[in-house]
Amino acid sequence: MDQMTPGRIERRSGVALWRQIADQIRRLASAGEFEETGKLPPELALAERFGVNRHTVRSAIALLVQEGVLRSEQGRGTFVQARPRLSYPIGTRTRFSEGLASQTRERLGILILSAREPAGKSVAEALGLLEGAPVIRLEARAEADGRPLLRGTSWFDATRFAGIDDSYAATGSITASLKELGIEDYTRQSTTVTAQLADGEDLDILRLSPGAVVLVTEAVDADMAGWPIQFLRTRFSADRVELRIGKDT
Amino acid sequence: MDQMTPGRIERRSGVALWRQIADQIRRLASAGEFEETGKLPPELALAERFGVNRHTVRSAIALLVQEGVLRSEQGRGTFVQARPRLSYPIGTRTRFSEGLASQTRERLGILILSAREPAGKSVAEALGLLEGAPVIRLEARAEADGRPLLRGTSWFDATRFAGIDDSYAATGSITASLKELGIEDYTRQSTTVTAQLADGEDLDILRLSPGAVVLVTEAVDADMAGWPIQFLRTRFSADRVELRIGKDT
DNA sequence: GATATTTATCTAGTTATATAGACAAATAAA
DNA sequence: TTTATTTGTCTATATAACTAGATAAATATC
Repeated sequence: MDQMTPGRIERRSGVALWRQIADQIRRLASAGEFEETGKLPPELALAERFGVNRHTVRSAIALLVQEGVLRSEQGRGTFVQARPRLSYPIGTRTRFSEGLASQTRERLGILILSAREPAGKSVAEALGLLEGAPVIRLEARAEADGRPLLRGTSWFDATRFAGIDDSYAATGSITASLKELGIEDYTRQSTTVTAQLADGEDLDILRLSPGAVVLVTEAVDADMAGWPIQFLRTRFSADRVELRIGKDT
Repeated sequence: MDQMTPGRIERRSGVALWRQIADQIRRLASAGEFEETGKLPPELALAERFGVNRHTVRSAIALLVQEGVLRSEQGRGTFVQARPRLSYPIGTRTRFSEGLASQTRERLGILILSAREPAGKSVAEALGLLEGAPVIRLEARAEADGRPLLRGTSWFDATRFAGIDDSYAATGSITASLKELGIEDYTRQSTTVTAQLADGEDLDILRLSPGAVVLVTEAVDADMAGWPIQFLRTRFSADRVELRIGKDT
């Protein structure tokens, strides 16, 4: 793992020391730092390494135990619960559900909400509609291994794709719903990736704690004639996924 | 901007309220929330909206003023300093320096460090070398508009590309240095994107404050024969950039 | 000029974070 | 069994973060 960043901690930064330490341990664990033994150094050693009191380290560990990242056993030590990052392909042939199926037992397309609304500025631009034109918005959540992985919002031209909300509710698949509406195939036009701190809704829906990071993608899918079909905004729990841009994914 | 997330704040989360509020205001501002007037609501209104004391809002604003995101004027209000996100293209023809040149006056390739070292596991795998084979590591920083934008670390086969460190120090360009070594053209093989909280080195080099988010890309470039040339890991200040994956960038 | 609005600066009191030390309880090692 | 190691729990104290209220200083509005 090249060189491990030494545990440096900033005081009076607005982020509690126990949280900074929790974030570091989470990162170190997912980078394989404790792979050999499978367990963390003892609390006193960690406290010394981070330059804080043992109780502060304990607060950090308590959070990670609650998150399921660690498991503490009195007298034995604190162990890492192995959970590798899922790799999520992004490319011209990406489907909402294809990417991860092979990596985990997942349940996709849990529909949270569907609504018909006037297109906002960014949505209208992406779909090639006039601002205010009717669009259908679908909000869905995907889980992997029983924990929320991402939440996705997609917008469709309500005129062209009337009924896609009902269809999606029934099938749980965008591809299947589009097929019912006569779209045999479609392709990704462009994708934009940003990263932010999780907002309030993210914390709720993805069951994260404040300070967590989300990867945000915005993408446009088009039919084979090049017409935009759907505008898709997906928010991934950054701890759990990586996005892979390959030559032919 | 669709529906604005209401300002929800988590108490005793390990993240100080003023920092949570600062993060939200930063996000709202970059999403164009205050575009009409160009200024924030008065401190008392914000305090009510977030359900905190006015002093807490003031702490948040103080940070953002220091970051250059806001500007306060006594008696007038607090104004948003417009700084749109830079768009960074990722694709098979991406160059380290091509992407942003048109968007800003930037100074690229500030070499921080060059070293010759044995290849670690991930580097060896990416470059198709044996673990422990000699590689050259270059660490560089890029700035835009006088502020650090990203830091990049690249690894090269030290046998094939001996002297690239000196060449890069002189030219400040990977492409130019490779040309000197007989590589006329190269192409991106794959890219992986993740996001994390900034670590200690990020805070230093990118001049961020704790709780900031970084976008991390790992990529492999190959020559026209398909042989890997360089393994590149780049850490972007997530507040300042978006990554764009297009059809032909 | 008078008034309302808004940011700047104080003081004081409360709650959350962090430190320090001691000892109990479970496990591992000698 | 004895000893060392490691996590769990308790008390006490200091520091940072937050709340509450008052007043000053600058700007905008009438």
